[in-house]
Amino acid sequence: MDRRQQKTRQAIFQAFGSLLERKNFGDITVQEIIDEANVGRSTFYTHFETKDELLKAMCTEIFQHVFSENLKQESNHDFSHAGHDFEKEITHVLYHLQENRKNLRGLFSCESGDIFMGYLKDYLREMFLPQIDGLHCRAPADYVLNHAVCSFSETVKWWIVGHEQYSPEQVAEFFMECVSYSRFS
Amino acid sequence: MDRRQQKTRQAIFQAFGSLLERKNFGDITVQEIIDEANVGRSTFYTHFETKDELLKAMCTEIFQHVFSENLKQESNHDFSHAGHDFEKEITHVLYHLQENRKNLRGLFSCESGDIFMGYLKDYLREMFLPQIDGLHCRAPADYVLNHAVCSFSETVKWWIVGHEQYSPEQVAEFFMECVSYSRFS
DNA sequence: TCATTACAAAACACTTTGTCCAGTATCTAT
DNA sequence: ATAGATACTGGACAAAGTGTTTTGTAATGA
Repeated sequence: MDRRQQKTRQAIFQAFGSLLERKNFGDITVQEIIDEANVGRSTFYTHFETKDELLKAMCTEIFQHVFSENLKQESNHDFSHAGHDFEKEITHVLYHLQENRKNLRGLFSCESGDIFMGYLKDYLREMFLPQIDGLHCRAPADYVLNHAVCSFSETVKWWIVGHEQYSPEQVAEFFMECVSYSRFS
Repeated sequence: MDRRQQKTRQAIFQAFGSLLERKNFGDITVQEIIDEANVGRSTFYTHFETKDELLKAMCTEIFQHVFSENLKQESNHDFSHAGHDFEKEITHVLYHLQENRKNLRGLFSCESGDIFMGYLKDYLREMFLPQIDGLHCRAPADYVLNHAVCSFSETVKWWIVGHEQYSPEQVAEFFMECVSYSRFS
């Protein structure tokens, strides 16, 4: 890949991330992004079709970094005996997320949070599915999975945006204490 | 209040609600709203400062209807012995939400969901606070309250958008089964 | 070094926004 | 019923943003 492309792409990502810390996604204009990144208007549009595509690309890049190592590792684990390994797995994800917290804060707050959370949930769904599948309870599996995914993603948001004094281990413990399906058998 | 104002306000609300069923909040233009509502451009701006204010006003109106009766009733209850009354309270709210499901579907899906969820959470926070306050657990009350509010609001979303085959009682049961703080003592 | 590719800068038509005004219809109070 | 206040219409308006296109320049890789 051309070095020029890499440099431009990085500049746009960084400018966008910086802007996200200051203002809402919806209030950010393409003009502001290219001013901040110091690239031409047409250059932006050769890289990204729209502003939403830029956000999407940024989310993908972050999550690939956070979950790539993690998901590989997961496939080697056996979660059928539940409980403790699940907490470890969660802690592991929290550590990875913490590394990216600078960008995450911007992505969580404001409108973009919706889109960002959507992506986070997609990854979490994949991660939680095998864990939830074995449970038997009265609520439909569909619901329990959604509940787990939403509870955890909101936990991450709560942690990243304003409660970073807690360690990943503590947050994982808080989460496990509040959900009962971790002890369904 | 002038009947003309009421009529216009209602027309705009209805047009907006109708549009929300078809497309994202961000993709709806003021032009489309006033075309659908059949009111003049300047009329719109005398009623609502921006498109966001319209959404806000609509949310407020719906929630006042859903929670007004409910919150009054709550203050007469004693929740200190927990558990069952809480489930009843939740069921009650679900019934009220179900009545507004036509509008809610539009408000939940799409970008506006963020804003809408924000308002829903504000009301839920108020409702859950006395319930959560008496619990003692290792997680900070701050976290548990947030967890309850987010879990429940996401449950409502899951229900309204695509799982309306379940009754309010069933949904309340699903929720109570998945959260453990309902049994903290 | 030479063809290729990425970029800058500026101009472009187009859409949306929010404001403003003159004229018309509709309310409320007397 | 009438008068005065108030709400609406319709149109025009500047301002801002979008996405495309073009022409020329600079960097890249073979």
